[in-house]
Amino acid sequence: MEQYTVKKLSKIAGISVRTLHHYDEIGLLKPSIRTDASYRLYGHKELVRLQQILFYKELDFPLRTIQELLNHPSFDNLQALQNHRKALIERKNRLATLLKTIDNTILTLKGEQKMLTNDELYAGFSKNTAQTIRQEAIEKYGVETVQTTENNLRKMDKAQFEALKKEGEDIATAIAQLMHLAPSDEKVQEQIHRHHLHIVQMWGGAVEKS
Amino acid sequence: MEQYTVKKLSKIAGISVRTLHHYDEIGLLKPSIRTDASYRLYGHKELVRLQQILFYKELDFPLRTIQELLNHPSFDNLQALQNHRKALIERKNRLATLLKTIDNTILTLKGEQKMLTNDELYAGFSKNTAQTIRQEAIEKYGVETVQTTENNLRKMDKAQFEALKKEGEDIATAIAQLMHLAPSDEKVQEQIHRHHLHIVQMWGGAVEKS
DNA sequence: ACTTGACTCTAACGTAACGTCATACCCTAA
DNA sequence: TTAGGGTATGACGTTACGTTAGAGTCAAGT
Repeated sequence: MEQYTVKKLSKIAGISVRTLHHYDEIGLLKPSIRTDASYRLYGHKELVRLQQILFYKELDFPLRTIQELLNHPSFDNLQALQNHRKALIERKNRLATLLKTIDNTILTLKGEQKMLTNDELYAGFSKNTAQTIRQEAIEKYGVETVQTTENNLRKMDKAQFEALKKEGEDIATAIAQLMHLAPSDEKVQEQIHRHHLHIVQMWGGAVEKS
Repeated sequence: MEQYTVKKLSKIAGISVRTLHHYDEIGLLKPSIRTDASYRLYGHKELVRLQQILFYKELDFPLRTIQELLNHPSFDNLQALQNHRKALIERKNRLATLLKTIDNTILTLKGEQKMLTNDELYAGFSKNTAQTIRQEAIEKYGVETVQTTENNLRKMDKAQFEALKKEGEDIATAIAQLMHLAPSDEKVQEQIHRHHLHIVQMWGGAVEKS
């Protein structure tokens, strides 16, 4: 029978000894044995329970809820998960709002002058997703990069811009179609190769122009 | 000269009286006057400062940081904003991971195999363009091929479908972002290569499943 | 057997930003 | 004057531990 001291278990689980003490205190995870010197010893069963605890913890469940979940397996944990999912989504939305606000503030602070409105710049995409795309681009590459790129795009003449935009749309459409083509078809590979070439060519051109 | 009692100010700002007490305690926002009976009275200046406090608070800045920002306007608040932005993005990414995990768990718990309607099948695309895409696919590859493909997609379990759909969305998004990245950046080539791989892998998996 | 060094124990304060009593004073209108 | 607010100062509660602090325990080397 395996026995784990607090330190061993803490290392296995990647948590602190204090955390184990805490879990013991609140009755979330008690050691299977206490030695004469009051040392905590955990067995395999406790290790498994700890894994479950950490799983729910990863999902940001409060410890009390975890306790209830583990003590009442009959309780509707599916429902609990779904409820929790809602909360997470709300947080996510809030975060998105915060990011927008902060980015706008940064932009304002920098006092950038726009030649084209962003609406025009993103005209190729449905209005509702344009901001999302831009926002995600900002998150990935940073505000400056996106701004720089936007300015570069603005410098191109209109014909080029239109061509570029159309290419983008075509590719998007083609990919969508790929999703339906799929199985048992070498056309797929063919399409992929074509898209690959298209993209390379397209951006090769853009690079030259910058 | 306007004077605001704690309650008045709290209503204006939409916070609690206790919060004002707290801000006073920690020296974040002190009343301009204390009456003989120790009543707190705030003036216009304090109201403005409170607005600023709440602004940064909305952005999830800790109060101490807000204090430093407001006490040292010379301090680089642009830098502070950008730093904070990073933190927010990390949180957001973490949330995204949590959501994926929880969704997978839910799907596992449900263990359900669902028949999907065409609407769901095309859920990744704006409703008005879904039919267009399908129609174009039919024109290019024929009715049978498209229907067969659709049926193959229907046979997949929901989790797989979701993953597949998300991949498609990611790719589309990435391409859109490429449009902004563009010039003088080898990230472009890198991305293209990644997308290429993604697509191949995605459809390789789908093929095996059919 | 003795000494170390590593490990463990309990107790208790600290953290962030207030919420929530509890107790008591202040103010104004009828 | 009295009632019905408004206000003030404590001070404990909250979440999930981190962080000393003081003291006992265990295994290994001498």
